[in-house]
Amino acid sequence: MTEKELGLHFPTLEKELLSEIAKYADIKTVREGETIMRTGQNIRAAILVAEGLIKIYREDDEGDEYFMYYLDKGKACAISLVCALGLGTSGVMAKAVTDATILAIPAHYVDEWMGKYKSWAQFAVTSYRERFEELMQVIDHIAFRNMDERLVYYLKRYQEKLNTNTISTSFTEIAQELNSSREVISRLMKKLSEKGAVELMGSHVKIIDLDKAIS
Amino acid sequence: MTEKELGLHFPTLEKELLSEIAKYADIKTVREGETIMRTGQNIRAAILVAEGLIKIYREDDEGDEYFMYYLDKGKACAISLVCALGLGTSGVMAKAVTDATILAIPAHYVDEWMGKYKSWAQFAVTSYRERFEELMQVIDHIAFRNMDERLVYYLKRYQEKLNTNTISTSFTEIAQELNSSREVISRLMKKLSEKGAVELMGSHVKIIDLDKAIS
DNA sequence: CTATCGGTGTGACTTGGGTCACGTGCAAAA
DNA sequence: TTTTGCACGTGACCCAAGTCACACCGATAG
Repeated sequence: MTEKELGLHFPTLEKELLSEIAKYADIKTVREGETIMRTGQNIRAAILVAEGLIKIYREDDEGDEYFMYYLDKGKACAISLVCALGLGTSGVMAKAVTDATILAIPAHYVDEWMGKYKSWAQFAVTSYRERFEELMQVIDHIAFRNMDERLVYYLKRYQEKLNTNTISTSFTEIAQELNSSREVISRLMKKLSEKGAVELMGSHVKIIDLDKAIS
Repeated sequence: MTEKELGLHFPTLEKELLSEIAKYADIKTVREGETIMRTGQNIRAAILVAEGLIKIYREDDEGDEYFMYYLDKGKACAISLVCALGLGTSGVMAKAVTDATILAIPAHYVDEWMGKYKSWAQFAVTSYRERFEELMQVIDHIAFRNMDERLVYYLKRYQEKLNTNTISTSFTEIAQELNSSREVISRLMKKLSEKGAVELMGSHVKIIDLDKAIS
């Protein structure tokens, strides 16, 4: 990947940094559905997303999972950034939602650039804040809201990040990501369609207007 | 506060940095129960805890709250660190659990030191990671566990951080922090005492052995 | 001494949502 | 065409937990 291309994805980073990234980053392409990082895995590189969409979710020992957030192009995995610096292990799973190309920055450079490039430090901190903020939103939803609102929140993020009104994820999978059950999602979707927020088209769901779901 | 004293609380920071902190940090003492930061407040300084214990919790518009974690001496509020760098607003509430002394580092220095002192950058990153990790634990508990386990987790952290086996917080307050209700906590506490994990002494609770709560 | 107030204990009831047991529809494989 | 396998729909049921109502207890104020 050229410095120019990188600049398009990461506009805040300075020229010299981009060329270092171009030189030292390990570029990987991953297929839709491929797992990029798993819980407990050792991290020795920071992950930046150049193209595509990655989802980050939490998985516990019994296989229950909970969706946390998406990373799209131009974003970095905050966890990998910080783990790369501190030599930790991942606490989350990362999976490609679409085909994607990612940059793996060896820990050494993650560290070196912190002092060397202002824009890198800024980028890291911003990544951190955004993810932190999002994580707190997630907590709000699990702690304070019922499944119906959580489902709407899920759909909203899906719509935004995948930039589509068509949900092609199966109810079974949505249920998993919200740590609920298929039947519950099915019932709630029906309610949403009755309110005119979505339209159920058998194999997939079409989002009409999620704001209609309020009440 | 002298450089020597600071060194005791923040052993990983280098000498020169400590003396800068001593010079530029705004030292505040806060009383037990005092609110240090509120949701939506603008942050223009990073908060380090030199002495005492601070609790960080999330509060939504309807006044519901959810406890996230404690910060004790030698720790920094990751949110303030990151907000100070990025000029953001707080997404959380911070309240003193005991009398405490805190250091407010003006945003300018937070930023400057990132490039200047390796130990500062390290300290910041470590703060992030620890808080992030803790936040994910919280998500695990709300998403995957029932109230009884969440209560035990709450008590465990209380015991550890306040370094005591005596819970002097009222059930009403515990209920609030777990976004539950007093009655529920009361019933669960009874169960815990039946299992021999705690002993109910009217006005307060004595922790015997929280591991007995398992099952 | 009594009133008041904050905190706790407890039974009765309600409800969100998880589980079970089926049934349907559709698409790819045989 | 038939079979096999998913994914979805739905009613019946159950349980954790939230809510309501009310009683009790100890401390402090008057």
